[in-house]
Amino acid sequence: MTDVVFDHKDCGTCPIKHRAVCARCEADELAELDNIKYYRSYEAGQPIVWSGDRMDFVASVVSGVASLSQAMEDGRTQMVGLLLPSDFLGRPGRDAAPYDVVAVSNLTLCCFRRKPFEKMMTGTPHISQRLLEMTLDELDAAREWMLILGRKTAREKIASLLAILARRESSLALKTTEDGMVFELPLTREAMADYLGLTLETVSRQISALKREGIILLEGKRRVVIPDFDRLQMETGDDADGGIMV
Amino acid sequence: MTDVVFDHKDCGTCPIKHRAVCARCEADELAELDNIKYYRSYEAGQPIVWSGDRMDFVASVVSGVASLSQAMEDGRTQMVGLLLPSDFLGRPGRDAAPYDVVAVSNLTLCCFRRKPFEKMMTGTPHISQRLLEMTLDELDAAREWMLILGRKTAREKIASLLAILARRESSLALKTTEDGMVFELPLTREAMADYLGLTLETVSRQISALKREGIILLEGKRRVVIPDFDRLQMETGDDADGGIMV
DNA sequence: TGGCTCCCTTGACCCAGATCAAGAAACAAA
DNA sequence: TTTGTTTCTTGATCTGGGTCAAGGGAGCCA
Repeated sequence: MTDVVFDHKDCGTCPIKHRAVCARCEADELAELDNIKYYRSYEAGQPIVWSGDRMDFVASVVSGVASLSQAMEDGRTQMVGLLLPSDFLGRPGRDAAPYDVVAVSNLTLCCFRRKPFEKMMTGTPHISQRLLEMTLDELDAAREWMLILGRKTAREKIASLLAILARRESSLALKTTEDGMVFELPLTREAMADYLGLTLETVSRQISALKREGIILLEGKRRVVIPDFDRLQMETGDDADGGIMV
Repeated sequence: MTDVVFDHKDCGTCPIKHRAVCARCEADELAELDNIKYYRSYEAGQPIVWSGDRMDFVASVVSGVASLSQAMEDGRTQMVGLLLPSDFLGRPGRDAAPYDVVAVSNLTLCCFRRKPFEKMMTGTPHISQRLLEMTLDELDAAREWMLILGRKTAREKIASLLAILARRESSLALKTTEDGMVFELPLTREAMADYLGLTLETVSRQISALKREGIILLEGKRRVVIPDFDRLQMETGDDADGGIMV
């Protein structure tokens, strides 16, 4: 397991300090947060909370990927949130989790005890301002996702997901060589299907098709190379610069 | 046109004062808001802003219904937000609208000039706290909607939409007589199709089927009677008490 | 080194919902 | 009253993606 273990429990060297809920906090505010925080790691596939469970913390994703999903009794499942590093998990003021939360890959959370976090929020506009901003961004992402779910074809859905992942990775450590973008797919075919409202067979077929046509290359099952991002973008059905304008 | 014209420009008698962004404001804060607000009305079908337009205001829906939608170049359209009275329109800190906004029914907005509203937000936690809360609620609603779009059958989609509308109306002036719930459908078949990721023909067929089976009754095309809400709820595919737990 | 267990791929077939097409009903304007 | 116009309904047909089924490959551990 090639795992980057996050072992500096210190905000100063935290990899997500510029994008997380605490991004706007001053030194004294960080010190206060420090008193109520603890780190917790999960292995790929591990459940974090089940829908309906009591949740006594909120958290920032430090590294790895987590998913929020809703399940129907008959087993149909829809992913409704994909949390990448710096994303926020949980809702201040709510006792029970409304979704199943699962570690998709190996995952480290920076958890804050909920009650003190809530108390702190009322007195620390830097936190609630940042949280509002992040929540509005998530709402925009959810709305882009709704277009994907409601109106796009299977091929467009796959292309859109790959473009979203490539774009988000590219804001971190993405190799954008002359050979194109390269990134590691953090999701299984099944998780992609749950994200896109498809079956895993359809996901597999569409990925094969994109590969056959040279729009993507696969190194193994998970490493994706995108030789020409614009070409991929065209397959998403979105207009040129694609997606949401901010 | 049986229209309730909103003509009291006074917060004291405002019908949405308990649920809107301004719900937590004190008298002096309301007075300050009053300086930057104005009312504006639209007729059913009128566009409010197009995606990409500059938007110099944010607003609360006072009465009527508005929709946010995303369109693809080839004409496919997905509704991504349905704004009912007390809902908030616009995003502080953003210049251009990312969606098309349309008045679905006759509509009255309480608009705030954006720049002064933003300025005021930084100094008025009552506003930003309430906005955060509303945004988190909207995010939950968006996620419930994602399950509908991604995994439900056409029949379940229609039943879910009717249940959502009935539930939201019931928190306002809904007749819940012994004959069941009665409410006015604020959406055309086409708008329902855009909401649910279906075609209008499928919407029409499924509504006819629910009517044929006595799960709903129609008085005209738009007035819906739900004789047994639990029966409708069963058709949504959700578990008993249906939907999101808070 | 063989047999697990995941995860992924591919084929054959089928069906829910899309598409195409024709009208009916409601309402407004003339 | 007629004539549009918009909205809705229903029928006939087609098809994208689901379902069912079989097998392949990679990693693990006994």
